[in-house]
Amino acid sequence: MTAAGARARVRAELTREIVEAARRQLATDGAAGLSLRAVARELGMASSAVYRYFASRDELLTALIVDAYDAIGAAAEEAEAAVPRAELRGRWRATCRAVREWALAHPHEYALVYGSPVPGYAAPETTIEPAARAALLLCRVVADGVAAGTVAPEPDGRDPDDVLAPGLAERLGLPPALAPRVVTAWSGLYGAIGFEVFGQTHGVVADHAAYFDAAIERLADLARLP
Amino acid sequence: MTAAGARARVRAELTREIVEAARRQLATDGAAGLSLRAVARELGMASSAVYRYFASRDELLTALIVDAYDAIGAAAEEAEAAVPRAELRGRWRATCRAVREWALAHPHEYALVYGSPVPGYAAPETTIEPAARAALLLCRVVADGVAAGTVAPEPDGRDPDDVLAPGLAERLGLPPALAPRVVTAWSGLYGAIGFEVFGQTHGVVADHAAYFDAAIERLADLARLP
DNA sequence: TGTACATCAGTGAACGCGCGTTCACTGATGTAC
DNA sequence: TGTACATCAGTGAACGCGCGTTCACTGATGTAC
Repeated sequence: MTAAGARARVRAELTREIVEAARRQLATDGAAGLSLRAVARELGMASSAVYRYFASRDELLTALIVDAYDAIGAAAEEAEAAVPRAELRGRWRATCRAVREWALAHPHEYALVYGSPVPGYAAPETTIEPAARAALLLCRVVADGVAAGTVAPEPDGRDPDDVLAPGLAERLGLPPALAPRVVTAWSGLYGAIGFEVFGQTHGVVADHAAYFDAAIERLADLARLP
Repeated sequence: MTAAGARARVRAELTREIVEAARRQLATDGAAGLSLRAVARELGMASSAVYRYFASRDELLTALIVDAYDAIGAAAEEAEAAVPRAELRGRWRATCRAVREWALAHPHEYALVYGSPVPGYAAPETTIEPAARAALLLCRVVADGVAAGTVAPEPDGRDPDDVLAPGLAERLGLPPALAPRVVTAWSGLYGAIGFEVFGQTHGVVADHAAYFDAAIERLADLARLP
């Protein structure tokens, strides 16, 4: 058992080393340039040896995607948890800023999960749950406001209540007419970060951090945060 | 002169054919899969012959990018022009919907210009002006509202007026405190479309068209359109 | 505890493929006198 | 109008490269009696 345990541990470690070498390669060459052979080269092993750990290039890609989603989620959760529960805007800000900072520090990994899909690659279901972590935080901030009575849908009924997946709003603790606003705010956050990371704001925005701070306040307005 | 003109015409035509074959390839394989050799194959010519028309793969990519930006801009301009000038929201809606529809019809081309940057490729300055066409439309809608007196910055001064490139707001006819809002709305539009085109709303949004219509109303609110 | 066997990790060669780019070349098309 | 020359488009072979994946193999590490 100890022997088998040791073997398993070594195996887990090498698996991690492979993923990390792949991540480094991703950081310099982007997702399209990720190659099993280059990973093997960096680790000083035969390219065929990698197949003992990952059945294909796509499986390695999946591991990277799951890791990236998890890293974004963890960064956001940590930042958000540091803010007192009652400060809704503060929690919102902390979450948004953490995602932006992670994206700026890991642009290629961010592109891997939120940029154009890798052609010929279909993300398996394993990626769905980690992908939702950061978005769930924003939902929870708004839901806490709803529970506390400081956040409510618009009274004049301009917002549709039937455009999202059935039952989703309820599961998130959000009034159905409010949930689409949170989705729009979330995709707006993604848009603001994507614009900056992918270089679309070149020549438009001068002070990116200050601009971003203003943008997420407007998105918080949009989600009807007080 | 007639002879030289004919030669030039033939040349222009083949150039166009090359770009169109490349666009077709882009549509099926994505930007990373675009290859000069495959383009030449589709056109039944030697791969080396393409070099008479484009000095490198990157030059061909640039042509595709400029074309895509121009197509988005043209689609948006046409839709926007059909709405009476005084209907600001209508013009805003028409612009946003035209961009979304173009993106859904040409997902890979949309990804080429608004998705992750192609690794190793740096877009030349030629792409800047066509890239701005659709965004300029939104700015003009808001600027027209400002000129007509129906749109104004928030009076309480929550919006920064010094985060964009100096002089940009003035050039767009926008009050400096209003311009960042328009940028945020524009990047929000890009986020909403990107989420849909790149498949991030899978399992979240059920009725994409209706959701999008609601989202762009919220973004119009954000830009302070009446 | 010792030995026979099974499992596993890693090797290195090979398959078959596609890529971007260069180069010397052949004809055809245009130009100048 | 006719001819000598220059320009141009397109060819096909080649260079050198990297890729994902397979396969028979060698040792080393574990397991069962």
